[in-house]
Amino acid sequence: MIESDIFRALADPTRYAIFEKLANGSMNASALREGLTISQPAMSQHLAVLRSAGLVREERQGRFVNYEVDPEGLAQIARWLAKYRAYWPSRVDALKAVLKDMDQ
Amino acid sequence: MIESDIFRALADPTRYAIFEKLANGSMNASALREGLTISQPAMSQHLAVLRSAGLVREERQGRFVNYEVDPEGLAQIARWLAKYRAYWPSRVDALKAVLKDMDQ
DNA sequence: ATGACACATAAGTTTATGCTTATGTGTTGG
DNA sequence: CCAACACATAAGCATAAACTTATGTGTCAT
Repeated sequence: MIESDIFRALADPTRYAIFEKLANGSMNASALREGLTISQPAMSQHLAVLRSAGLVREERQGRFVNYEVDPEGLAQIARWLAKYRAYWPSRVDALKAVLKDMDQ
Repeated sequence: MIESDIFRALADPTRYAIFEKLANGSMNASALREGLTISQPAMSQHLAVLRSAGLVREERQGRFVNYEVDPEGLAQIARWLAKYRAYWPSRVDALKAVLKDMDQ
């Protein structure tokens, strides 16, 4: 697993959209297809990429597979981002507020 | 500019490595090539992608062009990440520490 | 001014990636 | 059991993206 893989997973607009959908609530693969013009195998392949990047995780429920956001993927990005805190200028006020919120 | 473009810029391992180099200090394009097996045009093209994603910025210095990390790109990622704070579980202790540090 | 240099852009080729159709695997209801 | 369903995997194709060589642009030193 190369470090840039997590970014590669989010680089495709369709996968990005899938992730955003899941961020609004867990869903099975079929439900995720609604609204997107995408075949069933394509969805399955996208989910596999997101899963192997640690961005989503699955939970089989009968013959359905429920997908949800995996916090570990987001944590990885947060850790990556934290490495560059030297570059966050105080003038980026919006960012400061965001970071404060992040720490809760 | 699609939202996933900033991730696409970091998805390529070579570009990722270039960004990491710049994070350790600004450098011109020639200096960036050292250590990487990459042609001069390839470097130029990678830098163009990183620049248009808002991750790096350039400053011409004579016949050299100095590149440095653009905080705005990182801020964009931070803002994106903040949208999903609902998914950061308190049990991710390492992350919590990191986030605390981020807020300084 | 002009040759050398640092970098950008153009054009074409190769490789990676996202798609499709076809088929396989596991689960459920009748 | 077995037919229908939900999803995964395989194989092949089409497009995109990263590379190459060749050339263009701007700057400096002499």
